This record gives sequence, C-alpha cells and structure tokens, in this order.
Amino acid sequence: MSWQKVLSNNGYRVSGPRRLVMELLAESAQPMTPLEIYQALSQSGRALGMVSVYRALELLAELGLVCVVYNPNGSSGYVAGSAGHHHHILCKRCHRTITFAGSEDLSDLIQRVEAETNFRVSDHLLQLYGICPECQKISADTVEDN
Amino acid sequence: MSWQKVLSNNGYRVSGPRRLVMELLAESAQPMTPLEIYQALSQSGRALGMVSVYRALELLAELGLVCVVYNPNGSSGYVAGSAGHHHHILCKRCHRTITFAGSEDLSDLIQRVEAETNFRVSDHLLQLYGICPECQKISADTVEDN
DNA sequence: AGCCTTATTGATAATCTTTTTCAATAAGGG
DNA sequence: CCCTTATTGAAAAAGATTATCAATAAGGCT
Repeated sequence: MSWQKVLSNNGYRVSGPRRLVMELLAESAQPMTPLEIYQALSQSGRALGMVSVYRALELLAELGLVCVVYNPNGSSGYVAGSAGHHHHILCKRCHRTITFAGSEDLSDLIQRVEAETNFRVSDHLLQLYGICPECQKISADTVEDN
Repeated sequence: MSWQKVLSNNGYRVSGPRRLVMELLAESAQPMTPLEIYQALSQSGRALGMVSVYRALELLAELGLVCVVYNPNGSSGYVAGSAGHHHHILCKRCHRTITFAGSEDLSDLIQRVEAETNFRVSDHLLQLYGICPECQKISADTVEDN
C-alpha cells in the first residue's frame, strides 16, 4: 500500500510538506535528522517550515512510514520505512542504511531470556552495524581501517 | 573491576559528582534521563550542577560504566552498565530494566544478513521490550492489558 | 597529616533543539 | 468550483545541551 493511501485511510491529507519529507527520505541512502531534512529541502528550492518537518516526521513515524535509526555514537535519524517486520543495518563509515527482513531468528534468544528473567517479551529493537560493500572496497584500496 | 578502578586506570579522578551519578544509577531500577538524575540528587540533598551530570554521564558512558537504553516511545535514558557483552530488557509498564548476557544467539542471523547484503557486520544494538514479572501479576489482578 | 598541582566543578551565558500558538493557506469532499 | 476544516508557517516560548572560566577538591608527594 502506498504511503499516500496510508495517510488517506487514516484520515490524514497528502499535503505538500508530507510529500516532500517522504520523497526525500525515500531517495536518501542515509538516515537524516530533522535539521538535515529541512536544509536539504530548502537548498533545493522546495522550502517548507522547520515545524512542518517535525510534524511530518512525527505523523509518518506514528503510521510506520518512516523509522528512527540510532547511530553507534548516540545520534539518530529517520529513514523511509518499508512495510512489515524489518530491521536496519547501518554502515559505520558512510552511514548508508538498508533494511533486512525480520524473521524468527530471535525466537530462541527471546525464549532463553524469558526463561532467565521471567519477563514476557513482546517487542524488540535490533540494528546491525558494519561496513557496506562500497566502503569495504575503499578499505581494500587505501590501507586505513576502522 | 570496580568503576572507581576503571576511572583511575584511565587517568580520571573519582570525584563527588561522578560517584553520585554512578551510585544513583546503580540503585535505580529504571533508566534515568540527565534531568531526572539531577532532580533526584538535588531532592535528596546531594546537590550538584546540571552540567556535572552531563559531563559525568558522557565520561561514564565512554568508559562503558553506564549504558544508554531506548524506550519504545523514542525517549532514552541511562542505566548502570555491567561489564562484558550484554543487552537490556525493559518493562513497557514500569520501565524496570535489567540486563541479560549477550551470546552467540545472533550469529546465525548475522551470517544470513551478511550473505544477503554483503555488509560486514561488526556490532549490534539489541533491546527487548516486554512486561516484567511484577507487572504481570498486577495485570492478572486488574483486567487492563497492554 | 598537610601541601601542591591540576583535573574537575558549578554558575552564567550562549547555543541548539523542539514545542506552542494562532492567523493564513490549501487539501479534498460535495 | 466552492466550502469546510486539516494543515501550514512565522514567531515566540520552552527545553535541552554545550561553552566559558574562576573557584574547588582529588590525589600524588613528602
């Protein structure tokens, strides 16, 4: 289902600012902060208010159309979200972020933890960090490592 | 190794504010924000500057003595960190947070994702969310669910 | 135990981020 | 094409974080 449809079906309008934010994130390989989004759109002439960026992100996140990802250093940003259960993997070098499908791979771990802690687990946050294929090539050329 | 030792060994002093923050987090069952830490210490008479809370947290986090945990709603807080590879599980009802040991449980998943994406995975962020034993009891009594 | 060096603190101010307010605008149904 | 009302944007308020620098205190040394 298109993001426009998701908005409509939930009683929200497909407005200019929401479209701009959504399309920008869909094109971006890296997570973006509200400020980065605002600046990128301003510079490309498609101006909109900073406040609208915040409001658009808040709504889109609530509807699951964008996701928050956390950098290893503590900062965070938004990426366009695909439907269904999924997680993100993030390049520590260039910050390129892509999605991978969630699966039952965690169920063993979750069962173990439930048994150990007596918590009942309903949800989780999982992100992987590493080096993307492109940056691996660069590493192979130059000697620098990280 | 004690947190005092970790500070000393890295050339830092075991100062009052660092002690206060460290001990407060060690006693707290829930993650705390800088402001909450500041207020809790102020109210119990052990006053210190807000700035010192930030600086203490920054240093303690850098040394791995405290960890950041993310709430499902996007807010985040600090908890005292145990040594070694571990993760956190967090009660959605009362925010009680405890640690569970990291293990090789993710290696299958990581291998699968590396194969799918060609990323080289070096690190990860994993947190579980659920209901703690105490809050499960309360749920059993009252009818409300979440 | 007391001194000395210097890392650390805390108050203030500056900066940056996010939220509130409310009149003006525009989305989309009729 | 109009009308209703959700949404926007500018400005201001509120909140969070960081920089500055003189005063303080930690811990090595004697």
